[in-house]
Amino acid sequence: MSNAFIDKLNAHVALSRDDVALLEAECANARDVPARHDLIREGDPSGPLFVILEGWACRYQILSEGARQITAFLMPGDCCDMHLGASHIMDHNIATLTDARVASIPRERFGHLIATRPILTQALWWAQLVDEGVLRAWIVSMGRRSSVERVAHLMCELYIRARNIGLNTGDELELPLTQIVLSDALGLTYVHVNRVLRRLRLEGAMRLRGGVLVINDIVKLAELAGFDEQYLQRKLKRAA
Amino acid sequence: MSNAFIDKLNAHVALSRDDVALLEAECANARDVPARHDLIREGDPSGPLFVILEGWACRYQILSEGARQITAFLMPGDCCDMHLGASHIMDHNIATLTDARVASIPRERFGHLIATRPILTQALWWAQLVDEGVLRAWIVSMGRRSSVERVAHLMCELYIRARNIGLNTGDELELPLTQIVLSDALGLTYVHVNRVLRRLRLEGAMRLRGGVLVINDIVKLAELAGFDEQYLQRKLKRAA
DNA sequence: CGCGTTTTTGAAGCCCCTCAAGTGTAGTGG
DNA sequence: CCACTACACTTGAGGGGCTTCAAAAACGCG
Repeated sequence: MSNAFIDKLNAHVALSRDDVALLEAECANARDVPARHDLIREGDPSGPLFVILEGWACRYQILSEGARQITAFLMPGDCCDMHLGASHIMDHNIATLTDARVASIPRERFGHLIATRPILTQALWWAQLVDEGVLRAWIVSMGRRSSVERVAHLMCELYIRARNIGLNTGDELELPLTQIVLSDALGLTYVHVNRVLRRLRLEGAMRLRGGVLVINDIVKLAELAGFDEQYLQRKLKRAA
Repeated sequence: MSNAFIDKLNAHVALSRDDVALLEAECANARDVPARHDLIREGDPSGPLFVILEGWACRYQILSEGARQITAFLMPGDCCDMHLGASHIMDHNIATLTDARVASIPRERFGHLIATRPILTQALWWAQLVDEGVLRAWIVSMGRRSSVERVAHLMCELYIRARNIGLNTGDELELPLTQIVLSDALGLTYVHVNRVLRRLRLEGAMRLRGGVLVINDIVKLAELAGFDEQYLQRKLKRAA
């Protein structure tokens, strides 16, 4: 049984057998969580660290007027809220988007790992920096890219991230995101996301239908997005 | 001579005398950097870790069409790019906004600190998480807040962050950000930022003039911003 | 089939952008 | 002391991209 979390860390930093065994032990308690289920709610004290082993999830915040903003998509291998030390009050929610398999590591165990396993710490720190890079890319998109560029850029990001963990089959990818979810991530309305997707389809760049993303022309898509290969390779493809 | 970096970490995690001494030694090489000077450029291999001791800086990215997006403001105590392990290619720039005093810690030294000082690691990890929280808040702003809310929210964030490190004098704060810089951070045009600032001034919430921010009515400003006190306390006011 | 959710399409409107010009405000040098 | 320059700030008019409102079509699932 492969472990997406370990695979992801291992792809960047060569973990020792001991480190791998420790992580496997921590993930042994993984449980199944249905779709659309909150793992963490805003206002809760921070509990254990969650690791997504299968399925998709997202971070989001709800504003007073009811608007929702998704701030991250989580896929297998990603983990949430690596808090250390004293408990915090969560300032956002995390919910599954699909049925998922989720492991939870108690905070004390996590603190112990950080204090005693330098290589593992390095791997986790790297994962944290990658996530931060993605957040910055989102800010750039929302601040300075048009709706078409923004949608195309997100599709590039998700496609490459998914490909890096072997979720794709050729140019196809199971992408279980409704247009409503996409619009909440992109800061657009779902009506407009729909129109943008139509344009991308008509231009022959990509198609998203029935939860399946088909990349027809990755070069054209990346051009439309103003997608930076550099950022890709460094952040997401590195396997040395 | 106080050290903003140590003060900031110490405010959250009680550092030992040894830890403080180590950090002081690392910061001994601090140098003065003029305003509008790049500390790090996109495409560079990651060098040392920079710590801002005095002055302001920002992270930013330039898009192909020349548009600029600022992804973070850095003030005294903040540090940039805590990379561990192998060198990375930077995917963004960091530049001073004012004359600044900057210390640099070689990456190997940093890695050594992380591997040997658990409490210090915990403090640095916390700082990293705080920065991530700010990034998420920016995404929420850009995605779902109007221009007035967005400007007000940023002013709240900067005012509270500055107050936490004692940069304010009562309701006043030296804020060396031109309207052009603000617009590049907010994803707006400087023309529109100007109009929004006028509205905030006329409504009696705040005034920004000649590099000085005056908060006339913090309650009204926070209301206009939809500013979350919780987020404040957790991320920015915590002093225990 | 029947129901809820998602997707699609149309029409009208507003928020913010673009373009343009004019007004400070420092700093520099004659 | 004033001309000159550079830069930031301010204001106006018009346009466009995305939103809002509305409703129909398609899909998935008991």
